[in-house]
Amino acid sequence: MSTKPVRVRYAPSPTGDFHVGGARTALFNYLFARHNGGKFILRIEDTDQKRYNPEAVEWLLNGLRYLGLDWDEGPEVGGDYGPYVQTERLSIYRQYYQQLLDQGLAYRCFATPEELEEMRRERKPKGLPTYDRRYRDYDPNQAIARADSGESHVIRIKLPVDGSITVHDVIRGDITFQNDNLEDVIIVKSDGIPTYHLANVIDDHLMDISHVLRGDEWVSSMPLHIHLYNAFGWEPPVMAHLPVILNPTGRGKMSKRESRAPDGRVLPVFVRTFEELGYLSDAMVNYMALVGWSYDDKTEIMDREELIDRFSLDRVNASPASWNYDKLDYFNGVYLRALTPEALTDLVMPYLAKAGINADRATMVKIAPFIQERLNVLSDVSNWVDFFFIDELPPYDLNLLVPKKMSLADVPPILTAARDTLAKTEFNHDAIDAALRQSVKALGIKAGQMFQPIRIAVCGKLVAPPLFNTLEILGRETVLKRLDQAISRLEQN
RNA sequence: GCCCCCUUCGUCUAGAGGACUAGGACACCACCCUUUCAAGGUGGCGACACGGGUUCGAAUCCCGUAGGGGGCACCA
Repeated sequence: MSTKPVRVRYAPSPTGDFHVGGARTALFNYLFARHNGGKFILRIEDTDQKRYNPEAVEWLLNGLRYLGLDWDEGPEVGGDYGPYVQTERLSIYRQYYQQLLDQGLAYRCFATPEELEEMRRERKPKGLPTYDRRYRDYDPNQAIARADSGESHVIRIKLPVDGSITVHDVIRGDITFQNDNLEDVIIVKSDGIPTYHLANVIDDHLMDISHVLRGDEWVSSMPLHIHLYNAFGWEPPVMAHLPVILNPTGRGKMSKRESRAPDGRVLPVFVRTFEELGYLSDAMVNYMALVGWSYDDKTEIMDREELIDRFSLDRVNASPASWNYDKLDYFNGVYLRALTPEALTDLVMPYLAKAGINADRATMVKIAPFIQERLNVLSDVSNWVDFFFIDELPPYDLNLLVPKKMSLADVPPILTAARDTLAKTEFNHDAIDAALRQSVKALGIKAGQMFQPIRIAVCGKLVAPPLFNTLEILGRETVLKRLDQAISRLEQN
């Protein structure tokens, strides 16, 4: 176990959108760093220039900021170990692979893509690694001559061909691999740019990375990486491979693309989609921390400080965990309900604007307490409050006005009675409550049989915030107008 | 096909040989509260993959089987 100061890194490749799986890896690195008073470093692994996507860096940085995972070193903040973008470190890599070449620990390979394809066809069905090591013992001088003449080639690592290697993972323990199953992988591509394997080993060493916390998809390259550390004579960092995130069904790795559930709702997988839908940063962080990690047998709701305080690698699970959208919604609801009406209003205003609703902030603050316990995601807000901010209700189905066990003809007298009552009563929650109940009594009907038609007439929908508060906030004028409209629509029907 | 990893309620998990009649959370169901929907409260349904060992004793340790996942690129 390393006793060096804790320095961990999140090192994504900017090729696509910032996926929640990557975010979880970043979060664990962040929590581990903060828990141990260490540094959280961000490094951009852009050695794949073919798949490079400049937008991806923006998505990544914005995503990390949204989640509040501030990095101590990396793009935009700098640091003593820079540069933090791999394509800016090409000259550094060169001296290291040259060293390997000089020591005979790596070699040039001139096999063409066609040759490789043929090897693959031949060897793969036999369960053998693709490359047959045909240039492993090629004469170095001849290789240099061919390289100097400009012939395209790659550089491969020369790995042991027999024996075995045992590597250690903090989460999984010792893992043994037979060396003859390993391949002399490419460490420098024909364009002169190192592959991930080489660059990540050199950078982790040079950046004094103490612990590598990365996705589970890397366990099979662990022996390769350890061999590389050994070739350089470096001490490898402590390794920990985090469990993959599975689909909600528990079957298969979590989707790389967003889709829709059978009920039509979007199933986000990118961080910015979660943000757009209105998941709170704290809720996301809290929920994600629990995908693959747990604190004890009952504590689940934890704020950032608590998470940092309690996080430890020995409570990270080795088995894959599936993503549960329902549980995330529940967490978001918990954090939403903890907000003050003012804070909720601030969060919700942009969503209303985006939905084309011209909401007045003061009114929204009044409404906030009543939608707070009904909201799961911020983007839902317009469905709950739109009728407060529009002049004319969109047409609704008149049948909605009809309460249980009644018919259309029963409705006008009820609404008229409600209208007359509301025209006289003082316009606040308690007075409305008392007056309406008295009117209900006078008509000899059930409370719901009057409240339901009022709700539809005033809100235009079946499900809405509590009625008396709604009426109070809406104000007498609007309420009476909408009741009158309902009544006249019924009469024209 | 080959290599590696994993296996407790539908899902996330607690459990590190006796404290297990296996605990919590989400979801689901019922009831309470209630003007709708929620929120909240109470209760319920629901799991140690299977087969062998080891042991006085196994969810916990070992082996095998099955299932799941990851990897086998001039991608990371």
